[in-house]
Amino acid sequence: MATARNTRPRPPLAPRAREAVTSKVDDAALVSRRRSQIVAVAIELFGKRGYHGTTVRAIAERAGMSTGLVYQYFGDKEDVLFLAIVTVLDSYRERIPVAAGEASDPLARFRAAVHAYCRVIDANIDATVLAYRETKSLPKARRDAIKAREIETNALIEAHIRDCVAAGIFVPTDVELLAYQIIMFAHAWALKAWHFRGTMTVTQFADRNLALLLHPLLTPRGRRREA
Amino acid sequence: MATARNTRPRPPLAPRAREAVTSKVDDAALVSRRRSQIVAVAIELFGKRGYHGTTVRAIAERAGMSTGLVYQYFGDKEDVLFLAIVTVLDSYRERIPVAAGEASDPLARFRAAVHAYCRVIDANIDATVLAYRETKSLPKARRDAIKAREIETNALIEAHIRDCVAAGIFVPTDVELLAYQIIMFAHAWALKAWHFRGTMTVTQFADRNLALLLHPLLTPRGRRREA
Amino acid sequence: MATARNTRPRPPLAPRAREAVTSKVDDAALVSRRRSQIVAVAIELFGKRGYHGTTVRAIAERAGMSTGLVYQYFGDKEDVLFLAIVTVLDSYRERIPVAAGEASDPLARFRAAVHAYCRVIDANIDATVLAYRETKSLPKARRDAIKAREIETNALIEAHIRDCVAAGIFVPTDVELLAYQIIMFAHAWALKAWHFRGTMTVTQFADRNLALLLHPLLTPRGRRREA
Amino acid sequence: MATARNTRPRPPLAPRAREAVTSKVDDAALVSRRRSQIVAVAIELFGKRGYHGTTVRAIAERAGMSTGLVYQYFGDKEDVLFLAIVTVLDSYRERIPVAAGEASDPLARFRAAVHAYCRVIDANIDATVLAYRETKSLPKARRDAIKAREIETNALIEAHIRDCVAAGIFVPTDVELLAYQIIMFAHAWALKAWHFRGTMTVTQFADRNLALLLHPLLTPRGRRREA
DNA sequence: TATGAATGAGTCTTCATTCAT
DNA sequence: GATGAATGAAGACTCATTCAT
Repeated sequence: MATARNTRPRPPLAPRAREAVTSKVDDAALVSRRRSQIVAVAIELFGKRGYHGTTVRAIAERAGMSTGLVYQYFGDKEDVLFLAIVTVLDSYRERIPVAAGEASDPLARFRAAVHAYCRVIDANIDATVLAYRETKSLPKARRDAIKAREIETNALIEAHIRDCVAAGIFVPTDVELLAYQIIMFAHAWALKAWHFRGTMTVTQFADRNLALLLHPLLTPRGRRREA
Repeated sequence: MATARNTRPRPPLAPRAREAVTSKVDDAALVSRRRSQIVAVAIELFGKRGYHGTTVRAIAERAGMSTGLVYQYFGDKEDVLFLAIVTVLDSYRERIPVAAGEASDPLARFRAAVHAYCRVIDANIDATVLAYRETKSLPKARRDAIKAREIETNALIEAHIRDCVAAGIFVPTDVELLAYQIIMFAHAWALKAWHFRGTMTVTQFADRNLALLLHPLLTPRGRRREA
Repeated sequence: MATARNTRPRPPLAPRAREAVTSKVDDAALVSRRRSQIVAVAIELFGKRGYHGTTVRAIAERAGMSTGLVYQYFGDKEDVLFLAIVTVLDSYRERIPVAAGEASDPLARFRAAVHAYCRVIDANIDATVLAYRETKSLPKARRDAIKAREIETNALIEAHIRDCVAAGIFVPTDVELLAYQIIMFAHAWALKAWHFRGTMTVTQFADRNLALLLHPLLTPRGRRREA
Repeated sequence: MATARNTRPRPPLAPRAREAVTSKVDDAALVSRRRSQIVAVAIELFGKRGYHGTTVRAIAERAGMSTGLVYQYFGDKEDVLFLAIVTVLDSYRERIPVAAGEASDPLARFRAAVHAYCRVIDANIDATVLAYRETKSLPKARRDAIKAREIETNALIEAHIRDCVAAGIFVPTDVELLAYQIIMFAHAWALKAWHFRGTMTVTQFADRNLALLLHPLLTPRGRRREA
């Protein structure tokens, strides 16, 4: 079973997905540069005003190019959305291992990974919300490609949990759901930013949420009643 | 402090918000009937195709009326979205107390409330996703009205947690965040339906998630390391 | 030749025109009452917001009746416009002879008629502008009916001028154009209200304009040059 | 005081107003060309069918372009109306000095100016009526911009009158009102075209109207009665 | 007679996309 | 490769008019 220890950074983007977006330009380096330029702006604008609230014209203008040029590198507006979401998700997946790698024991690595995840989300709140808002605007094939990326990221968290279980730090547990609980509270930092921002920092947020999961909630009496 | 025990059903909707949507028709009963008709269709179509992917004409057609009639009962398309989201959120808030009211002790009521919440969401997956997707399409004042409703629903869960603490069933805990963890995993059932549906039932989902929160995760050795 | 002295009040409205507007109601008295009600409101609203800027709904509301009722007394919205304009023009034609009738000599009667005309216009500025703005919205037959009324009013002024000429007070002159000059400056009081209102009263306006027409403009030297 | 002699052609249009209409296209020459194209059609159609009776589609079609293109050069339909009216008024203001400039003495220049004004109006009857009909459809700020243009044109006529007074050709008189009488009879040629066209030419019309103003109307006896 | 809810044709306007330069 | 003017399909919204009650 692949553990977090074995999880090393992968090529930035699974080729299948990138290739699904076609370009009229051949020069690969140029394609890459232009797309990055466009996608960066798109993430910002889609995040702020939504997919439908953002015009291709606005993206091109902000990127300092003509509208027509966008269509040299993307088949249509939806392609831009797809690559924008994929780029966001990939940036998450890439930064978690880096942060976790620095710690020494499984629990510390687990905590580092969760904190890293929360911090990436904090730095990209609009982008995170974007993925939630607009993924459904995409056709099934592309939604699936996005789900695949989500699963990859989840697997990183799951691996850390398994490592902790294997190390005897966690009792055997519902790994998949626990990973989802962690991911969901991390996302909550973005989805409910209006509620949390201002009341605490991301670090505090991550700590308090982890505390809830790691420490027993039931009193001895409560445990009896459970049974 | 208002506890769950004191929480009784409230008038279905704070008047301020509903009244913010103006109608050209006077007959209150008719307004109510027509709006329900329209909102029901809107929730379905917005949920399925998104706000921008749904035309007013499509709503009217599916509701068996003319386009013009929609505008007799709503100022504009955005009004329909607002009432649709509000209606969804209100249906959540209303059903929780009913389900919880039937149980006898605080822990059972807490569990009942969480299960009820998950079940409402399960019955309205598209609608739940809708609230996440499209709230940002609304102007600030209306987003605030929606947040206010979310907070009211959260308060119901929080009250049950507090009752459990007061009854000595839960150790004193981070009530607000715990409530959010519960709400987020419940929402995850809708937001990540593609992942969970088919692998288990809502009831199992609720139980397994509750188990993660209620039972100790750390082993004695893990607890030592935490300190 | 018909002189102003012979000009007596006529039936309020030439029958041909009124009858052109059909009603679904038989009771003549009721038809008359309802139409007056509606036309009064229409003159006000059309005058203020223009024909296209005024909805039938707005007219009905202001008149304290249902939209449907308007259509019991008028074939369509254009009928209302037609009767509104006709009513305005008729009110002009009716009031001039009354005012002029009180004076004793031709010049005084002429002056009284012009002043009366200016005063009626002053009291109905919006309505006067309305006739200018919206007559062209009507089909030719109705425009002709309106022109006929205008000509009737012009004839009143012309008759007074002819009386003055006949009495040796005016030199033989271009009666028709003089009448038009008078009518146009009177209309200017309404058409250019933004310019004149506030700088003088209607009475002063009429007097100063009449002075321009009655007193020689050219100096003896100017007269030589003219020749 | 600026006299007619000093009145030289000005830049075709006060920049403030033209610039108030925004374009999505940058190329100034193209903007100017397209706008002229559109405005020319608009003056024709608005003049014939009225503002509300003319669709943007109809304008675009007649101008040989797509509907969307109109919106590249105008913010909305009202912008087109505004520029149409302004264009008409400016064409008046521009042609008067040219015509007047050719004559040698003040009285001849005055006559030439009035004749020129009448001729411009004759050549643009629909457009002249348009300004009367639709100015009220514009918001106050724009109505004010239009009034300012009217005043500028009036000033041209007034200057000629003052020159005649200064030259001892006219007795000191009510310059402002006299200018308005001239302008109003000139406009009458358009507003009452149904009445005048066919009975005389514009030149005759101008001459006969001027005669009324320049020659004494009252007989000696009439003058005594006036006193 | 009177009501006013319902209709739906018609308009303005936006914007993704293309293509001549 | 890059530009941005031009296209035109599509959608929100209005409002004169009808008709069942």
